[in-house]
Order: sequence, then C-alpha cells, then structure tokens
Amino acid sequence: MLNEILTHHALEALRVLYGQEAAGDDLQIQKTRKEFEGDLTLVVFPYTRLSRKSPEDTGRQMGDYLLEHAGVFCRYNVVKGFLNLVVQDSWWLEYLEQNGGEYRPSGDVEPSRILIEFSSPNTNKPLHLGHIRNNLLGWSVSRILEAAGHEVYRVNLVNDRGIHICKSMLAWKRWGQGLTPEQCGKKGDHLVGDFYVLFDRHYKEEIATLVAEGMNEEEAARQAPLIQEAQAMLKAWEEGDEEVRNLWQMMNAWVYSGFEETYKRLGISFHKTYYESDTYLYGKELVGEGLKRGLLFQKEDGSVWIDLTDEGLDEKLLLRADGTSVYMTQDLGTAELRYAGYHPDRMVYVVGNEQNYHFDVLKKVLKRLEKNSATAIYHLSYGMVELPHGKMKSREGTVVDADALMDEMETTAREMTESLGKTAGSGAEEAQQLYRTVGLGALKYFILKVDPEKNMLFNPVESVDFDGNTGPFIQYTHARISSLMRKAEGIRVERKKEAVTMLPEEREVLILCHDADAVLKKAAAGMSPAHIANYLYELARAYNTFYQKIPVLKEEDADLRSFRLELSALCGRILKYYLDLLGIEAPERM
RNA sequence: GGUUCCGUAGCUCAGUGGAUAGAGCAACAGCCUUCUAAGCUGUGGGUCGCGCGUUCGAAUCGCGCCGGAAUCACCA
Repeated sequence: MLNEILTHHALEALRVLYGQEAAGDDLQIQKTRKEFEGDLTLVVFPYTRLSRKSPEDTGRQMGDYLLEHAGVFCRYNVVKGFLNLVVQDSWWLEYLEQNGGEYRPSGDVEPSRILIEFSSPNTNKPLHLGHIRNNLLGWSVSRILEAAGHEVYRVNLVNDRGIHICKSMLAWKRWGQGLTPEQCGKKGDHLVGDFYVLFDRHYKEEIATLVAEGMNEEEAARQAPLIQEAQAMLKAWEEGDEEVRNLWQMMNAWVYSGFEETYKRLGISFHKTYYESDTYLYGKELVGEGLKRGLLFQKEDGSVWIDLTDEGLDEKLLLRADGTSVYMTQDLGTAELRYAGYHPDRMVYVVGNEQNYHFDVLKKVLKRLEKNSATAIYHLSYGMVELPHGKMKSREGTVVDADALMDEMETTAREMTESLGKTAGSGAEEAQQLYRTVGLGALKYFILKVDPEKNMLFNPVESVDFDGNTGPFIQYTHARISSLMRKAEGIRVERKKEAVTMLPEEREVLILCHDADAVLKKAAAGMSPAHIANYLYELARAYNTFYQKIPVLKEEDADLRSFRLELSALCGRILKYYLDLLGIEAPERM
C-alpha cells in the first residue's frame, strides 16, 4: 500500500518538477537500511538525468515534494542518491486499526485456475527424504497460490503398475509365507518395501552365479530367472490374470494405508488421486492419432518415434515395437486427461530437476501434437536432497526413511522441551501434540527455507536445529505473543492516537508486517516457499528484539500499552497465517 | 561431448542492478527477583570460483574459463 502511494506521488513529482514522464516499474523502492533513519527509500540516481542536478539535490527536491503532497511522510533525509522517507506515526496507527481483525492478504492478482501435481509415489517402497521435499514443496506452493487468490487443485498420480511393482509382488509370493502387515505389526508400505529389497538381493545373487558360470554381466541381468519371472508377471497383469490382479490389489492396498498415515502425519492432502493403472492406456490413443496425422513416424520394427532434432533435441521413442507404452506415453495421456477434466490455466508438476529433460520433451511433443495442454504445463523443478556421504541410494541402504525421520524429529523435540523444563502444567496428550508440532515445524522449515531450485544438504545428525533461523524459533515467537494476549485479556483500553510516539524497534516490526502482502505476491509468482520462510524469520527476529527491549503489559501509559498490544497481535496473526502457508502449525504455548 | 542448474564466512543458507554483502550454526563475552532465555546484545570471521566487458553503480546482467551436480535409456 505504501509502495503504491509512493510510486504515484514520485511519478507526479517527476512530472511537476522536471516535466518528465516515467513508468512505475522504473521506480526503485526499497526498505530503508537500518543504519539510516527512514521506513522507505527511493533510489534517485536514475532521475539525475531528468533533473540535470546532483543526486543530492534531486533527492531533496523530490523529498520536499513528497512531504508536501503525499500526505504520509513526516521527514526525509538524503544520503548520496538515496532518499530515505519517514512515514508519519499517525499513518501507522491508522494502518494498525485497519488490520485489527483476522489477517487477510490483499490478493490483488488476476485469479487463475491451477492444477498442481505432487508426491506421485511408486507403490513398491515407503516414502523417503526426497519425497518429503517434494510433498512439502507441493503442499506449500499450493497453499501460497490459494492465498494469493488462485483456484487451486492438488492432485496425486500414483505409479501403481510396472515391473518394479511386480518385483515386490514376486518376492512376497516366493518368500513371504503369507505375511501381512497386521501379523507383523509393520506399516504396509514398509513391508512391501522389504520385499522389494529382498527381490533385489536374490536377483543380484542370481546374476553373480550366472557371471561365475561365464556369462557376461549384461546378458546375466536379462537372463536371470527372477527377472524373467517378474516380466512374465507383468505380462499376466496386463492380460488381466486374476491371481496376479488379486495379489496386486492386496499389496497395493497395504501400501495405500501406509501412505495415508504418512500423508496425514505430514499434514498434506489431495483433491484427487489418479492411478496410473487407470490412465496409462490413454497415451497410446494420442500416439496413434499423431501417427495417423503424420506428425510422428514409425520405424521398421513398428516402434513409434517423434523427431525433435529441429528443436535441438533427439528422436524420442513414444511407443515400443511390441505396442507397450513408455514413461512419456503415459505422461502424454495424463496431461491431456487432466487438461480435459479441469481446463486449468496452468498445470504445475512438482518433480525433481533430474527430469528437466523429460518435461522439456513432454511440452514439445504435446505442442507438436497440437494439444492445448502444451502451453499450460509448468515444471516446478527442485534440487536433490544430498546426504553428507553423497546421494541417497535405496539399494545401498543410505535412504532416510520419511516415517523414521519424523519419529526422530519428535523425539528430539521432546528431549529439547524436557531439558528446557517446559513440560510442567500440560497433560501427556497435549505434550505429545507439542512435540509433534515442534519436531515437524523444525523439519518443514529446514527444507522449505532453501530456494527450491538448489540442491540442499541434509545431515541427519546435526541439520535440524531448534535455535536461530529455525521453525521452532518462529513458533516460539508466536507462542510468546499468544502468552501476552492471554494475559492482556480485559486490560485493553481505547487509545488516543496523538499520545503515541513510536520507537525504532516498533517501526521495524510495523514495516515488516506491512511487507507481508508483497512477500506473498513474490512467493506466488516465483512459486517459492523460501521467500515466505525467510520473511517469517525476519519478522520473528524483529519482534523478539522489540519484545526484549520494550515493555508491553508493563508499560504504565495506557495508550502506549494498547498500541504495543495491537502491534503484537497483528504480528502474531501474520506469523500464524504465513506459517500455515508452509504447512507449519503455530502453537499457543511452548 | 551437447543441454540445464549451481558456486557467497569453517559449516548450512539469504540477498539477483543500488548504500560499508547479511543471518543462523560453531567460537568467545555479556543479559533471567521484571510480559515465555527455544530469547536478546556484542566480538571475531569474506578475493561473492577466476578473468574480461556493459553501467553513474555489478555478488546480481553479458561473454570466456575453472570446479560441482543432473540429464542426454525400448527404467519410471
């Protein structure tokens, strides 16, 4: 709001003072640095050409004009080419009054309909740390887009069929002896994952045996009895073999109940879940249609390809010689199905950056097939989560399991809380809830504060802290404000505006609160929760500085006390609202 | 080799055309008889990978190098 006022009057100043027109986008407005007095700073270097005066003189002339006409500034100072403007106390008090109710972002964007796909797990193993980044990003981005005023649909595409699924099915059939999750007390996704690992172990042994008998490795990998049997199983599945289908349904059901638990714990949900087994055939129709129209071509063996060499890419396979589909075929199908179902302006795919090339190709193929979904697709690419020893490899046992990680976070939160002696006065259930909230808050914040595009390092032993720039720090600030509010019940009084003079620490909090809308806009435009996270930290820190230095309830002057309470309340509401955008809960006490 | 992304303090990360480049962690020194110390204040720590260019102004934009990651599968 301040930015708009300043922009409007600064342009006017340029017109009146120098007879020059400038565009609003050219104005450079920023928060005044702490070492100078002011709330907003206008960079006047660019206008020295228009004014034909020194930066200092230009700044002073514009400052005088703004003081007189904008009606919100009370002082200014010019340092080199920087015009630092001080907002009147009365304007801030007015602002506080207008934002006294529940916090709502301004949301002045062109609303659009957005479909966002994330999570997209395979049903052959439990979720791990990589999925956690995916899930948290997808969830948070969808919440940010909603808050910014868009219509958002969250969808999940479960990869529930394929050779990898058959591997765990086969292993269970062979060595499982009818074991169920109920019998062994294990989550279904973990149990199925165990058999997937078991398959791999036996498969490797078979290969080693064949190699020892003189076969080369590549051939052995193809000839091993286990893999052949798995392939036969996949074929039987595709032909609708009843026994295989039943086994498949039973084991997938185990996995889904396991996933359900993990999703619930992570606090995420979807509007719709697609299953690849339902949609994987549709892509073939698209390919067939494209072939008929001469947009694709067929090789001698009958496989279907697209030639993207004129776009700087290669020839890409779209259908195997035996008529079965590949990854790309399926994605073509789901893209079109979804587009037809929702008619979204944008279809966002939250998928790791290892698939940048795949999405590049996907867009180009759809474009070549003259499909509308081509322009709607947006790949929200994010970096890998690396461990101190390198990348996560499921086969080498270096994955960080999602459920185990959450357990660990809760345990750490409990130990931390107990060592701080903060458990007194709350029931066991309430305490458990707090450990969950704080532990997950730490994990979510740690992951979301990093720019999605960048790879990040996760050290299981020391990465997730509870001090400093962390989730618990922000949650703590919120709890602290909540405590103030509880104690303030009934002692609030009407205040007289003219009786309040603000201190720098108070102005700092106010200007950050005022910044909230702009931050949300930026986060929505860039689909980056990191902006929200870093903003939250700044706001919480500014509030803590204020809180530590300036009395609120203990202030004897009733007008000042009320003002500081209102300021605290607004800050608390914003912290809560923005934490929610990250999927983090804001506890009332901790 | 082609393409894409990344390189900022010992470590983890902000900052993406403006002022003397910022936080946290780790280290050190202070602050709880006072509204929640998961907090606050201070000290030390930098060739923003290297070079050239554009600009009144470059960590930020362009070009070239160096280093790292991903990808270029009839796996998904």
